Amino acid sequence: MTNAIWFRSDLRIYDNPALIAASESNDPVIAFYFFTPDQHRKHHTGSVKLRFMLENLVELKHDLAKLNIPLVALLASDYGSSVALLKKLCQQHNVRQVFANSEIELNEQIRDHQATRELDKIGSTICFSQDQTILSPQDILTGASKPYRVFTPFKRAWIKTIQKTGLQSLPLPTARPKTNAVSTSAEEILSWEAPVDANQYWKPGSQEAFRRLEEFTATAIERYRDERDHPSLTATSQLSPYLAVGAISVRSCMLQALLANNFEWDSGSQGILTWINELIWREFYKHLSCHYPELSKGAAFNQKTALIPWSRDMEHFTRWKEGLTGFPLVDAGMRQLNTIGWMHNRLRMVTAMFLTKQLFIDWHLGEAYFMQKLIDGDYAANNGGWQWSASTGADSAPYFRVFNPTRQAERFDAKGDFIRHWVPELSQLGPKQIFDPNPFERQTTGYPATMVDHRESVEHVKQAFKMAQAMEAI
DNA sequence: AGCGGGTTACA
DNA sequence: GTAACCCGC
Repeated sequence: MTNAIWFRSDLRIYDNPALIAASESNDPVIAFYFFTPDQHRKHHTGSVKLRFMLENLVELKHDLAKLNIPLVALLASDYGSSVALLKKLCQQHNVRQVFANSEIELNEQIRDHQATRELDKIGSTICFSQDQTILSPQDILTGASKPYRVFTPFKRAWIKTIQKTGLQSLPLPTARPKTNAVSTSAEEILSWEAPVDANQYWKPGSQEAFRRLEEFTATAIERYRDERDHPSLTATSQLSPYLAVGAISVRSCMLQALLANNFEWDSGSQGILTWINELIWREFYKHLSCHYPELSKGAAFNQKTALIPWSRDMEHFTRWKEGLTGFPLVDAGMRQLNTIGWMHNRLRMVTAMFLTKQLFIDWHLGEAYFMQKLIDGDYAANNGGWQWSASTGADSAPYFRVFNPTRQAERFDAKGDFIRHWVPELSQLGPKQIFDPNPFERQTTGYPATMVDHRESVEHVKQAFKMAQAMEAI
């Protein structure tokens, strides 16, 4: 008898619940993977992340080989055909039990139900483990057994629960008995998606992820609270791409941070506690997408905001995408995203709020564009972040809280270093001019005029939200 | 994880 | 003048 592990967004052998479950008996194990680019593109995932997934898959293949687990990877179009291929492979390799880590998103859940039904027809079973979050969405509910909709009480409950259950990572499985199955070649895997320029900035693999985690928790994490909002510093972990493809587990990250803080949840290093807080935000958003599947279909979390008449000005949208808004920090952030497939979190908030509150463009457009460009594109975190900025979300920014991009630059890029790097046409401007060049400086550097007036935009957005609230009351 | 306008309390 | 605080949006 042979067991199979079906890899999806958990491309690692370390701390992998499904892999451990598949390795409990002494049976050999085969790994399956189905690359479904058409499906991912429907979810707006772009080339940078798709290529990164494949590069990580190749790393995984090498790691699996050390455990005598061959990786059979196939190209499929969508989830439906991946289920058909799974069934076929199970018959071909005489697999009775498939193990996989469950995923929270709606189409992924539907796929997994289909897989369960289809495998049942051939007498095979599929067994799911919990992996995407440290605690299951069912474990963190209010006294009335409802999901938390506000972060702070969620966090309180989350920490109380983890203190009860404890936190452990899983061991590596021992090497499996050998099988005859043949691994798919790295060349074939990499032929499914060509690299784009942004991929050169991100080395794939679990080893690289752990290296980054160890380096971060040994040094920068102590300064994380004070420096994380300054995009010119390397003050964040930059682990999100690895979490998004599952090259590292969030459990490993949390454990490493806790270890550095002597297993304290509420005292010790402020830097570490702030980073842990961000990991719990990640749990919060993933739990919400699980509890509210309509979010996956584009619903606003706050129903009242569904009536807001967002702008569809495509010319404005294009200027935002290309980093030509005339607001230096906004443009710097967008150009960073377009170039390296990643944007500093402070700038994700600044650029998202600029699109939604100053250009008044539908947050769904920004959400899709981020997914298209981000190497760390994660549905729950991205949707949560966009709805936070647009003030349509759970525990989001109040609608009247609108970042002033010029002030944000003065506060978080005080020397203008980040702007100078990403908006090189402004690099020669002085320390004051860099934040808001005058018309002459804009003309001579070829930098565009500001496309909107901050104060007017803020007035407009406030009126629109008030109107939507009034409509709701009727 | 706001902004901007106002008031107060000082130099 | 201006820093510190307060408040409504």
